[in-house]
Amino acid sequence: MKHMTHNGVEAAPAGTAGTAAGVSATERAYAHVKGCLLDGSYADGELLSEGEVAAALAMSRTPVREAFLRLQAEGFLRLYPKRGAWVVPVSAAEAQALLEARLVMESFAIDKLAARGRDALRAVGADLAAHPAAFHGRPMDEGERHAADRDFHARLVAAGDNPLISDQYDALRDRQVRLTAIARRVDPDHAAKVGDEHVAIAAALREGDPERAKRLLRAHLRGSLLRLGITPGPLFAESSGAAGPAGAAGAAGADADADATGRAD
Amino acid sequence: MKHMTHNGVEAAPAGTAGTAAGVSATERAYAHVKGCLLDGSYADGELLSEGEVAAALAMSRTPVREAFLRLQAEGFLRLYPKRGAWVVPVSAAEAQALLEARLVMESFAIDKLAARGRDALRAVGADLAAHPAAFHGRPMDEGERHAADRDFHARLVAAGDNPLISDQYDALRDRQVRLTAIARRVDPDHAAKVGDEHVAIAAALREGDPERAKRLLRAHLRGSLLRLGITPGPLFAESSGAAGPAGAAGAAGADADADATGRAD
DNA sequence: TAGATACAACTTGTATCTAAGCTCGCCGCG
DNA sequence: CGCGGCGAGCTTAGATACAAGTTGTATCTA
Repeated sequence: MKHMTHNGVEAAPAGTAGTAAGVSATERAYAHVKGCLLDGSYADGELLSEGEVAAALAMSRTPVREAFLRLQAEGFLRLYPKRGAWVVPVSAAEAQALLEARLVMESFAIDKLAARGRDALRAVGADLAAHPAAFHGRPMDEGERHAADRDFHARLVAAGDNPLISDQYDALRDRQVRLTAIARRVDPDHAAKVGDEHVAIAAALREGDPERAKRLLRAHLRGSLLRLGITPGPLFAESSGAAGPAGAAGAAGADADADATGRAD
Repeated sequence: MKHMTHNGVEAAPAGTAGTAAGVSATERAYAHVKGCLLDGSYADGELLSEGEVAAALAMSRTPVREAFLRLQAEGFLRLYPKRGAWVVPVSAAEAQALLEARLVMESFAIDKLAARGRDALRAVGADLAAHPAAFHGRPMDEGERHAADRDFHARLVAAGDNPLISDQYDALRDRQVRLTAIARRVDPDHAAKVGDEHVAIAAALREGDPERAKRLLRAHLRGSLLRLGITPGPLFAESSGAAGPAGAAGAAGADADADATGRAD
């Protein structure tokens, strides 16, 4: 099967020119394969071979092998000895797990922020309120919007000030790209909705209300799942849920405003 | 510098015997280097070279290279181009981040369990109550006790039924081994204390009280930090904290029983 | 025709080789 | 005495060669 190359380098003579652009061959191989993985050029369950990819990129098998290894560590591939690299399929179950993990990590950031004091909360809230992903005046194209969305959430997680969690969060976001690339159902006013939700989350933080922020965040991620056509699990329940107020039983009725997200500005 | 080999294979002729025990050379290299990393044979900041390790294990540099790559992905090494593999130092800040991440993931498991219903909670509680790590009648040796402790927590996380989080949790535990191997301050009745805390957590789950379980878990991990001589951050605060009841202000005084851990059986 | 067997094609695993980058110490110069 | 050039010796990056394992298929037998 033939695939488009993913970084423009496209089969340079490579005899003596070798590492054309100064960027390492391993990096090029990684970027190419990951690109194909993310945009769906490599289908679920496909069996890749080092030699095939190496030939397509006009390099030896060594850098491709290293790229495969890295992608296996990231959960995109599974390497079967003497057989090939298997493209791990994405499933509804994985989407659920993915969004759950995101919910946990982003909620952590809010919690830690709250534990650091109201001022920290408000500062981050103000910062996020000014973020492009929380501003929907000017229309953005697909890629731009996606990057902004991703950055918004990355900043939120970064506010948790835990490099381990931030790193793991980044890895999760990469995997999610694969999901959304496959499900590709474009909701026309999806962008506006997401923007509103971002605004609401930032507002809750700025007002020093972490519990509301977490509730809104949960609703936001629930939306992502629904957009993928997947039924949200118990952790995404509208009322209480896990990261919610108290026990399972307890404060009810406080969830009604999860949808009545007061526009912030 | 000479290091002990970590898997008994120790410099087989390897000329024609090649893959001695059927296990791949890459696997052997990985196990050896990780072993040295975990038990402190490789010191913080040390600069390893592929060739050195390859020679010590009587294999070519290729498998060692792959092992290094994998260990970099796991956060143990950092590879500097044309210079060597740098042993990432462990720090108090990392310990804090590590335990924070553990708290988040284990709390997630409890939350999800709770969201699945009281029966699920009680079942896992009963399971954990019967776990070796929650039983302190028979004394265990160091290694045995450590394995039991690790398994106890792994089971708790597994109950969250999220493979992504479970995987990331495992990686964190590996890194923690490195920390504890270095700080090595053996508290004589530490084992008994940890056992009691495990019992208390299991009991809380069995009684269907996720909030108490989370509170006890937080105290448990706070203990780990203190044992490492590190001041617990805001998330490990005795009262409320983040994963706690409601907002920052709210139910107070409910934390007194965090120490009055009623013995389970 | 159904099943077992032998073979061919393809794959990865590992060793080895070449080229190039980085560091550091030596040496000459100001 | 301080400082910049320069080369030796280290390191990895990547290519290639070869050995060994796996699978699909053709063929042979009952």
